[in-house]
Amino acid sequence: MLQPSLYADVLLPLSLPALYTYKIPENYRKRIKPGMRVSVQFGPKRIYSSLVKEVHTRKPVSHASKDILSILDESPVVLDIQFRFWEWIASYYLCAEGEVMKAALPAGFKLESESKIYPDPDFQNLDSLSNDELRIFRSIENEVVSIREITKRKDIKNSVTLINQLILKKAIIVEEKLLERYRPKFATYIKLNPEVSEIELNDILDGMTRAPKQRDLIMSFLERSNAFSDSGILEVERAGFLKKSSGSIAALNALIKKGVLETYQKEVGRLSSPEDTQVGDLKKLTPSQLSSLGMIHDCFTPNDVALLYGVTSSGKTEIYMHLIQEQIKQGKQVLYLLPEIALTTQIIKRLQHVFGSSVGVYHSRLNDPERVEIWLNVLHKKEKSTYKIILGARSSLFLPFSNLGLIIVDEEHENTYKQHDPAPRYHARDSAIILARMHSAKVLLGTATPSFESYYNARSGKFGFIEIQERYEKLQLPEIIIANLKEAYRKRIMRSHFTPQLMSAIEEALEKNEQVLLFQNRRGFSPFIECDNCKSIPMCKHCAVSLTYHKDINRLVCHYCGYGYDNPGNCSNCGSQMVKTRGFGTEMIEDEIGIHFPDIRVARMDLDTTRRKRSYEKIINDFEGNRIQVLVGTQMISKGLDFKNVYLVGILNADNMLNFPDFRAWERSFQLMSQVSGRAGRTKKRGKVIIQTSNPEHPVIRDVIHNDYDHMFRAQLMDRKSFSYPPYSRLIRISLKHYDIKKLDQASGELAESLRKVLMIGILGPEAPIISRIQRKYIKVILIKIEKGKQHSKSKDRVMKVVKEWSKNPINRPVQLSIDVDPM
DNA sequence: AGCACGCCGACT
DNA sequence: GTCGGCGTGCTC
Repeated sequence: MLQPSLYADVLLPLSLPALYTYKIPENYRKRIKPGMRVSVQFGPKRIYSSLVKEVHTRKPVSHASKDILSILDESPVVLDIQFRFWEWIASYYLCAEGEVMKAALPAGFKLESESKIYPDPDFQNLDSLSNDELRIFRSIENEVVSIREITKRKDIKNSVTLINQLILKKAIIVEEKLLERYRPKFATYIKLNPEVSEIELNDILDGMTRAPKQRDLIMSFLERSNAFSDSGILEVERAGFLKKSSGSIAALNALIKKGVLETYQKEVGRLSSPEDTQVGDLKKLTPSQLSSLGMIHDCFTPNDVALLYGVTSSGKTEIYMHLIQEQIKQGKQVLYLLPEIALTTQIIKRLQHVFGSSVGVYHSRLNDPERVEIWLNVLHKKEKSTYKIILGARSSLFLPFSNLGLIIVDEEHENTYKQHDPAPRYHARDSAIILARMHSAKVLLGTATPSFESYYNARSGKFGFIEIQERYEKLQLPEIIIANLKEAYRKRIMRSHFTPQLMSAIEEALEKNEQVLLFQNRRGFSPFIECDNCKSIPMCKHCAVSLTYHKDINRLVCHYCGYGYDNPGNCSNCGSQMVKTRGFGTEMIEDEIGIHFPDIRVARMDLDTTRRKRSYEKIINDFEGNRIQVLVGTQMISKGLDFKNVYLVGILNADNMLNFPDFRAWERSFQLMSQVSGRAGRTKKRGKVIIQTSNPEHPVIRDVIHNDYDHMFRAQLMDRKSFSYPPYSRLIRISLKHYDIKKLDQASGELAESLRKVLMIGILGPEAPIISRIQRKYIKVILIKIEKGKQHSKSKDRVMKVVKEWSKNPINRPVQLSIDVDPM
């Protein structure tokens, strides 16, 4: 019986609103399944690897359908539950599902037009080919070529059609297993020659008086491998062994030549497995931790989400680990989310110490094969040990979990959980709650300084709420001292950017051999330079910002587009030599510490010093190992780091964060100052924090001193209510960009006007943002406030309708538009 | 997003 | 007359 043709609705990794339907060739009909990647031709030239969402028999009526070129997977790599999660993200954050797909799949899965073609060795009938077809056939006869390479060739027109013809005529083969680009990794191992007995070995060792290096090597090998013992033989990997035993490759090769040792190859994961496979026990919880754990359990009965609000050093991580343990015992998966920057070896080691190799780590610094490996591991595609716990940054939400029991969102207040650019502009905390609901899993939000939204939800009963006020081992919260900058400047007692209080506290700490953290939320040497003669300030050519002076490279740099030039040393406007630095950044503080304390070692941690792959870890290690006494940093130093010998933290200038023109500025300042303060005195002695400010009476400063989050919250909440900001409303920010300010004004004005017509109220703008021009494009922002209680999704539908209508107007077409739901 | 088609100006 | 500028619309 003739079976009906099969079709596949396919998701393309593009910003397109719909799915596309392709025909499934007969020979694929048995293999193809939703969740597999297939390569398809889309448009006249491009080939994409897309995802099958649905297989069906409904022949498209409005379009002819092209054939699927090839199937790229043996079995699905994306699960149904993930598709549903992607759909939610796309609809909530107003973006295309294809954009979510792009963000979700590891790059190793997203090959575009990279399918390789080569001649079919069985093909004989050259006469059946047209001239053009023959030309392509000839050009790939001696080498495997990607389809993209051929389509780029100018001398062949319609190459994709020709390639399709060649495929149909069975002249060429498309390389289907793109996965082969992912190669398993092998390592060399060493073992004893099985023909050498223990007695013989002893003889050999005795006879080795003239080869002490070889003798030592065997001895340490025997120790490492547990050979001749009853407790089971351990495998010994060559490179690691030689490094640890400080043996030479020459000695080893000599032993191999003598027939004592042998080498063999073994497939290994690319992902570093924990160094000590020795799995430790969970620490016993303190009574206060134990009662919190109990309270979390109690919360999880009525609520799916709980907020754990615990002061810094209250031992939240220990509680997490107990919760993780419980989930694992039930055979569930756990996702442990951290802000990118906090994914240090510190926390990884702690988890691996208890859970060993069942912990997987997923973050942006992994390369493509590593990500694919983790993805497949979570999918249970590897027979080897599978991860039960994923520790990762926001993108690990997209891993193919099938059985999540718990998601922990640590440092829940962090704004790095929100993806800024490109779409999908999702918030990992909020998305985690949706993902957990799909898995019927629970969510634990942990923080010492909750986000407004979460605290509000917890206080209003939407989330469970657990508070720990006691620090681990009864540590006291640090003493917070305010140093009045205004007064110190007036009295002329400042020493460069240090008040006498901060300076003497640093001196004191260094005398006691303690370490110091200094926080300044600005990188570079000075945020701008100014000519004393004509008052001109060098600005970026492409952006509406001043150029930041970087002394170490002696350049003026734009922090928004990277434009810059070497410091000319004089004013480019009037030629005067009287050019002064204005304001200060981390680099200047580092410099000044070096001048005041020439004998100590100072380091800096900011975007500039941590750009390279392992530099972040190096700085942390050097600081932990006391090879650095003073560490100057941006907010990078505020996140989840645990330094034992730090009792003094200095905040160089609290004012610039407090005065930032944003409705979240106070909330964020409180969080930052509390977080930075939490780095002081994490063991034994009480820590000290010195905050330099010109505004000692500022309400946020007072709340920081008393560590009174609730007070800050209540005061701010009134403001939020009267101006209808979150949590009393939801925001959608539409930004528009264009090179021509006039066109931008026109287009943005028109959009705002149509939005007002439809939504009536809650439209702000268009307004120029603080930085009104970036990379030569002017920017205008329209803010939409949707009041709580109103149908959020309906309002969003209306907004989208207006935006679509607006985009139809040819005048608006060149204006770039991006939509950010719940912007930060 | 990226490609082709199409309509206008500056050139062999 | 043609080459190529980029605005417009479509891709199963």
